[in-house]
Amino acid sequence: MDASTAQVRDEFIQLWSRLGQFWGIPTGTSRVYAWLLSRPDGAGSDEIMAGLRMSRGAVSMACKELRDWGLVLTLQDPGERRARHVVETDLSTVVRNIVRARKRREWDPILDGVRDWIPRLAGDDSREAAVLRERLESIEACVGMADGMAQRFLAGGMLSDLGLRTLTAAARERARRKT
Amino acid sequence: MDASTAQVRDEFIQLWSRLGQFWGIPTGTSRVYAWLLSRPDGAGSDEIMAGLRMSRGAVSMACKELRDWGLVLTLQDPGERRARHVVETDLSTVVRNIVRARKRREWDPILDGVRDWIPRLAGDDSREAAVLRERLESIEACVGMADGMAQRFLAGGMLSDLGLRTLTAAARERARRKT
DNA sequence: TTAATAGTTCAATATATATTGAAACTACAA
DNA sequence: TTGTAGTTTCAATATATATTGAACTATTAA
Repeated sequence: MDASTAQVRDEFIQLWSRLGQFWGIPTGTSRVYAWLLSRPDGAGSDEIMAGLRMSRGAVSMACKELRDWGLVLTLQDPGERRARHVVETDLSTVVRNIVRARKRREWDPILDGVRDWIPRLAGDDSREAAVLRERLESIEACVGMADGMAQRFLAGGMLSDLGLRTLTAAARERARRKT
Repeated sequence: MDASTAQVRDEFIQLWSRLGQFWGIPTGTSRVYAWLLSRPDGAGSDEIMAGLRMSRGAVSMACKELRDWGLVLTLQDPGERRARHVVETDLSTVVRNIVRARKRREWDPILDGVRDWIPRLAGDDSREAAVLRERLESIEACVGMADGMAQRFLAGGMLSDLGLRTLTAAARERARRKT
């Protein structure tokens, strides 16, 4: 890896960790993920520690989090003591895992909530209650729609339907033209 | 508004502010939003302060944030000193605003980044550089696809195409059956 | 003009979150 | 069994983020 490649990798790690904050991911976790993306065969904990100047504990926590999200696999090679952390490279698996996790954490509680609350407002015929009920119904409709799309996506292979291969090829082509 | 309606409202506010954290929204901001959803004609700052026990400054900040996201309108009634904060009720506008804001903040920087970086990796023919390039290309493909969908959504009226009205009606029907 | 009311901003502070490092744990080898 | 290398956990600490409240601005009424 030459100097300019290392430079690109560092910029990538910085952007990724900045955006990770938007997505609710701890900085250390997204840094480790971005760094691992630049490693063809993954890396052991010691290499990550050295590469990112993080403590052993922080690396361990970050890798655990990434395993939970299905973004990283921690492999034990036969006859080898130290574990190897590798990124999951199947992009459709990655996207699927993220959608599943976010759905569970962020949408399902809303649907559970509104479906419980709406009937409980029925006894109250004040204007305020009517408006609140109407708005909760809108939320249910909207989130329910997103939820339906997510379920269909998780069940079938929406990504491949949409032609991920073609898109990757197009990106490669664009890059070739630029150089 | 009777007691059980108030109870529902409080549970809703609590859930909404908890989820707001996932979405990167300050607790106070999502509390104000949830509270305003229960007010048919909006409310002045003083009412919000009293209803949620927040300081004047905090309410002002929260409303400003909500205005930036296009979720709340702050109206000045003629001949009235105090402003009225009302929620934007057109759901398709709300969703559109959120998609637009997140796209700008979360995806556009990635696309800008990878489209700058991929060509810069071309000079390095090491295996590491090749793998990093390949992975950045995957990211571009994936984010690019999402971006295309978002653009089409922002341009046209995807929500109405998908039959939001029908869904709202269905939700109302489900509620009726439950009671 | 002044007093009063509402709204905004921002530095100080309170609160919550992430990171560390030491200790506990695990698996293996001598 | 004991020693060793590697990993995980968690309480303590460091860091970042949200909230407040006092000072400031704008607007209206007296």
